Amino acid sequence: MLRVKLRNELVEIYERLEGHFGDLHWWPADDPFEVMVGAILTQNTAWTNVEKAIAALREKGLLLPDRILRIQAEELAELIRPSGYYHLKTARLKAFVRFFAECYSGSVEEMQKEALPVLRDKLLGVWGVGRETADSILLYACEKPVFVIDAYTRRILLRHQLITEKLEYEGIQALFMETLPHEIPLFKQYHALIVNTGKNFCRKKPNCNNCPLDVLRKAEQARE
DNA sequence: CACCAGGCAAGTA
DNA sequence: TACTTGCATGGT
Repeated sequence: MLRVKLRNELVEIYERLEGHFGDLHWWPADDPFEVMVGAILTQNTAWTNVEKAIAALREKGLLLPDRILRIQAEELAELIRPSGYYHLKTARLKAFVRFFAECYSGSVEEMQKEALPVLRDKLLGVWGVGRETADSILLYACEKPVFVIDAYTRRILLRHQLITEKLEYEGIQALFMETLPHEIPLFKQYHALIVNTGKNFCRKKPNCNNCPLDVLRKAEQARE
């Protein structure tokens, strides 16, 4: 049972960010496979670093399942080095693509035929794929209605005291999914808005009263 | 120089 | 279950 106030807050946050930033057209990638690769490479890493790695892979024509499977680990590691944790991510990329090739013949269309809960469980079963990575792949590569939670989502809700420290991934996800209509473009855009502005929210718990949402609210009031 | 970034899995108690 | 730690580059 969700408090009405909390639901209103979540909608209000969306409208405020949406009104200011407009449509962000996310995820930044040319095709679904690139989304999957990016989802793994961006784990705890700044996207600017991931871009360098993706560019290096694209340069060599490696943004294809077969190419990732066949390339030597050492060579792949060198190419994705800018994205950090590069030995670890080399193993994770290969593990994921092996799964993608074996279960779905490297076809996103095949993957999409799977029911959402089943596919989510299978993704979580792949070594190196956790909840955020799985949900990012589900939403942005497979067009499934799942809300993606990340560090910024948590930070924003904590900052505005809409959740407490102990509420974690599935709990936070449920807040959004029980509040919002399950529309894929909405889920994509809301998460995009959060990531777009998330780093500007202070990480201190006390009210700074100067975070992006506060600034936007003040601007709205001044306009009246 | 310290701190941070679109996590995750393995180890410990 | 609840915490801690390793993994690493590039930007501020």
